[in-house]
Amino acid sequence: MLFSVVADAFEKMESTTKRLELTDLLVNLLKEADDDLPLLIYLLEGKLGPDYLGIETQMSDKLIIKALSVASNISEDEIAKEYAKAGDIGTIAKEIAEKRSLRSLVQEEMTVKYIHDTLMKMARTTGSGSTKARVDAYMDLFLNSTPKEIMYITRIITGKLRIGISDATILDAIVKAFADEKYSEDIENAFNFHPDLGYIASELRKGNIDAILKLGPTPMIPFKVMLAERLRSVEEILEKMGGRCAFEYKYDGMRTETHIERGKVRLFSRGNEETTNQFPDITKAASETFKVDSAILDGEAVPYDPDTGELYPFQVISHRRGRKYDLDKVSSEIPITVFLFDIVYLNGRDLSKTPYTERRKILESIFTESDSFRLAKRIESGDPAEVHRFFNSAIEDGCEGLVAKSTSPDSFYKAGARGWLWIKLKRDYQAQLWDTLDLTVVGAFYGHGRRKGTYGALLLATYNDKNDTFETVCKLGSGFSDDVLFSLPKKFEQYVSKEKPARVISNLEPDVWFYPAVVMEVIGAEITVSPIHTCAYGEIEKDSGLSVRFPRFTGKWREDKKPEDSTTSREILEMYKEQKKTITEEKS
DNA sequence: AATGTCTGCCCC
DNA sequence: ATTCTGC
DNA sequence: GCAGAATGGGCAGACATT
Repeated sequence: MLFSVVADAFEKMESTTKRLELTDLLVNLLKEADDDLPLLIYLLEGKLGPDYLGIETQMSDKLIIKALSVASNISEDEIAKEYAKAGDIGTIAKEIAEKRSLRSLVQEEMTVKYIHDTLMKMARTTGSGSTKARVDAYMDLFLNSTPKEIMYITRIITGKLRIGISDATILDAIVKAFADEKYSEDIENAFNFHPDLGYIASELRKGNIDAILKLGPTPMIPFKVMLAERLRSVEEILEKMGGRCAFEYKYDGMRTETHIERGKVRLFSRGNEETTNQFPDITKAASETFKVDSAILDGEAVPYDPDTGELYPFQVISHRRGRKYDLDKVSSEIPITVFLFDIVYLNGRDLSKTPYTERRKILESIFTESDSFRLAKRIESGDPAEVHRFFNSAIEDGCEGLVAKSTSPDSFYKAGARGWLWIKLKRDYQAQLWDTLDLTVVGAFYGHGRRKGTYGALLLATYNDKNDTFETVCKLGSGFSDDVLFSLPKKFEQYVSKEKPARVISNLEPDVWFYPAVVMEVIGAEITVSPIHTCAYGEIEKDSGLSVRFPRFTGKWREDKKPEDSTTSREILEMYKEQKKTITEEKS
C-alpha cells in the first residue's frame, strides 16, 4: 500500500472532529490496505508492534530536530525556534521538505511496508553510533517522501498523530470494515485481553472471527487492566453504587499483573511491559506461594521498610522500576509486597465474567499471605461514617485513598475499561479537605498541538521570605479552560522579561520569563523531593528541592495576593514534614 | 571515567 | 496521573 | 459519558560529549 494514500486520508481526518466521519474515513482506509494491514494499524497507533514486544524508535522531538538540521543545513537552534512557534514538529518537517533542493536520485516507493521497515531499523539499532543510525534512517524517509508524507511520518515517530483517533476508534473501524457489528462487544473484549490490533484486524479480514471470539484471559499474555472512575465523596460513591459496596485500600505503587502457568511466572506492568526481570524476588515468591496449575492475578506492588514493615512512598518503588543492574542489592534494600485484589483466571477457567465478590473469595482461598503477597485491605459497607474511618486508616497506612468496588451480580472484570464498577477516592479530590497552594508565575513554555499559539504550561514558584527570592516548585499545564488558556499570552504580556528576573531561582529555562506578579491557586496530591526544582533546596536532601505531585490549576487567580503573599518555601517544607509524620506516627 | 542530554504508547 | 472539550 | 489530546513529577537506561 502506498503511503500517499494514507497521507491523503490523514489529511481528510485532520479536517474533521466528527467521530462518525472520522470512523468512516478510517474504515475506507483499512479496506484499501493489502497485506500490510497490520503494519498500517501499528503506524496508526503510533507504534511498530503490540506493546508487549517493546519495540520503540527511540526517536523524539530533539533527535528529529537534529536530523532535520542535517537534512537542511539549518541550525538546530533555528529549527527549535520554529518548532516552538508552530507547536508541531511534523509541520516543521513539512516546511523544510517544501524548500529542499535535494532529493534521492533513485526514489524509493514509499509504501507502508517500507516506512515500517525503516522505523524498525531505527528501533533495532543499539550501541555506539546508534543515534547517527537513527538520523540516517530518518534522512532516508525525508529524502524519499513528499512534504505531506514526511509530516505524518514524523508525527507517527513521535507518537502524536493528532488526527483524533486512538485505539477505541481504530477498533471500531476494524469491526465496521471486516466483521459483523453484532460481535463488536465481543471483539472489544478480545482486544482487551489480547491487546494487538494488528493481529485482530488481519484475522478478522481473513474471516477468522472464531479465532478472535475465543480470545480471553490467557496466562503469559498481558491484558489491559481494569481502571476506576473518580468521584469526590463517599456519599456520591455510595449513591452511584446503590447504597452499599466494597471498599479497598488504594495502594500507592506499581500496578502488577502476575501470570502463573505450570511453575513459570511472568509479571507485567499496567502498560503491558514485562517486568519479570525487574522483580526476581516477587517472581520467585509467586512460584512458591501459589499452588495452582495456572492463574492470572491483579494487584499493586508496593515497597516497604524491611525493618519496620511501614509502606514507603511511591518514589521509592521508582528505584526498582526499569532496573537491570544491582537487582539483588536493591531487592533486599527495597523489598516489595504485592497487594492482590483480583483474579481473572484460574486453572484453565476464565473468571472475568464471574462477579467481583466471588472472584475475591476465590482469590482468598488459593494462597496464604506472606511478605511478598498479601490481600488488599477491604471492607463492605453502606455506612458513610464507617467508610470515612476506613478512608482515614488507608491514608494513615500510607495509601492514596480507597477504591470502591461494585458487588452487584454484573460486577465483572472489565479489562481495559474505566467503567463505574470501580470508583476511586483520593484526598485531593476534595479541595475543602486539602490544602491548596498560592504560587507565583515566573515563566511559561510554548504549547504544542491544540495549544499552539499559546502557552502549554507555566513555571510556578514559592516565595522565600528569608532571601526575598522566588524558588520554582512545579510546572502547571492542567486545569485551564480553553478561554483561560488562549488568553494567557495577553494576560502575561506586561510581565515578560528578556532574562531571568534577578529574584527568581530556577534550574529550568522556560521559553518566556515573567517578572513575579501573578499568583494562582494550585492543588496537588502531595509534596515530593525534587531533583530539579529549587524550592527549599538542600533542606531535605543535598542537591534536591521540593515539588508537587499531580499539580493542577483550581481556576482561581489570586488577584488579592501579591507575589510576596504566595505560599512560602518554608510552608512547603512544613507540609512535606507533616505528611511524612502522619504516616510514621500512626505506625508506631 | 565522569557528566549531560534525551527517551519512555515509562511509571504514577 | 488530571483536566477539558466535541460529539 | 466516552474518547482524545493537552499537560504534570521523577526515575533508570542509553548514548554522546567532555
